[in-house]
Amino acid sequence: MSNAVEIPYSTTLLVRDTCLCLHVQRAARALARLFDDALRPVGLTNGQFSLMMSLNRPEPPPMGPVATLLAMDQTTLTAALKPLQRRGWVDVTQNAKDKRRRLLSLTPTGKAVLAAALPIWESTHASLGEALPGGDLERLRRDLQALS
Amino acid sequence: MSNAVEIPYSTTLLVRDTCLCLHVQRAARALARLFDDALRPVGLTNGQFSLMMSLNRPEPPPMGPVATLLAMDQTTLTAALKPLQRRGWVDVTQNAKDKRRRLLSLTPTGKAVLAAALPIWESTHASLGEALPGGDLERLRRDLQALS
DNA sequence: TCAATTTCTATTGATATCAATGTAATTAGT
DNA sequence: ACTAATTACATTGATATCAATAGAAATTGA
Repeated sequence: MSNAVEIPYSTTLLVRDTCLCLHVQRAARALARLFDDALRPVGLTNGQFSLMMSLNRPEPPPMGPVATLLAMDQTTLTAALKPLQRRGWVDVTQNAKDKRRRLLSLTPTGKAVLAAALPIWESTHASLGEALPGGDLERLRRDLQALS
Repeated sequence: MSNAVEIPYSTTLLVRDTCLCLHVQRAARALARLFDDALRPVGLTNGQFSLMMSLNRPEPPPMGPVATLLAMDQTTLTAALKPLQRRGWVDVTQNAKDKRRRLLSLTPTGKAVLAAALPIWESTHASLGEALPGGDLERLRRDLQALS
């Protein structure tokens, strides 16, 4: 005859206030919406912008390192590439030296889209600086990097 | 006869290093995996844990405020509740006073699951403190809150 | 060389996320 | 009371996310 297992409301409030995972997820959703809204005119989401920007390199990278850079699962990257390929913004080709590898590159159209998105990113990102006091931005980035 | 639109590689590196949206998404994915792994034995994801914890209140809340608290779209909350209802961990009932509203509450089983998850959350969250120096945690939370 | 292992990516299934849209219930204005 | 506007939520369609699994290619060990 045990009572039902109950967590006190005070514990709930403590978890809500302190849980870093929750705070990061919340911020992630809020920032995603902010950048998604801003980038919508050029047809990109925040994730697609970050992905395409990471492909703007002298040498087309394979998938593994890109997934690591974005801290995402490799299967997520595979899926994320699909709509970009379909629109002709990203090319996925096989590496002749190692046929397991796919080389990811921006098409000319993709580069143009990315170039159109850049000023939007700049202004949106600048507006964030106003939400946070001065040097806090750099500090916040370091803290976040320590977590991923 | 214009050249193809190109963004210099140096700009790419700058965006990668400074984009707060990217850094937050990266940290969000990394923390999600960390908590998902830890909570897997009790059958919860980090998001489900946060959602259920937010429902542990004296009075069952309607959906709107919960969505706001979690900084998620209301349609996302509707979808997130589905698997929890199916497992019998969350009850969704109609408010008699205002039939538009749904009242969200944990079932006894749901409360037991949440209670089982709590020590896992505590130890996982404590391990985060080691990744970040002491007061940095509190500071980081404040910075994240300013963004959402 | 050949088998075992490792590396790199794709597929499947489940959940997460949001925009656009629709619907029912309530409230406000008259 | 009746219409118009608002509020609260659900549905649909597209993309995002990851675990589990599978497959193909390269590497290693004998």
